[in-house]
Amino acid sequence: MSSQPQPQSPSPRYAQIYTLVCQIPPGQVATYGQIAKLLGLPNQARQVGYALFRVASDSEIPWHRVVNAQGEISYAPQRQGNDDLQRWRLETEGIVFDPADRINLKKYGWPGPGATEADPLK
DNA sequence: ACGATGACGTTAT
DNA sequence: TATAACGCCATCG
Repeated sequence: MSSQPQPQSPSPRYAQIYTLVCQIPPGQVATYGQIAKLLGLPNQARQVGYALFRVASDSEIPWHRVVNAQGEISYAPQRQGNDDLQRWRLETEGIVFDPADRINLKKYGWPGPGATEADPLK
């Protein structure tokens, strides 16, 4: 965080979002609303997704670890080719998808249910 | 400056 | 549990 990602975003506000997303540990996922809330934006979950949407193609940010409150992969009609990529990446991190293509936020949610690395099933 | 859009969320049916 | 409609607010044209 010492250095600003400074992709091409005019608003420093986005920098916070990028930084926060980078703080998500592997094997876990966060929701847009959660990130927004942590940034002090209670109902701006949309803008969070928008911020990631703009930076995803130009940054190394683990945007794939961000999903919606339903635990589903949110994808834009524009990036429909990337949705598969995101799912593939998450599976690689050890995240399991439900038959309905959903993630169990109860288990993979960030900062995690056990937070302290409970991982009892391991 | 104004109007329309949108990686979402929540509540209601 | 799934589907539908409304709300919030920054960014884009």
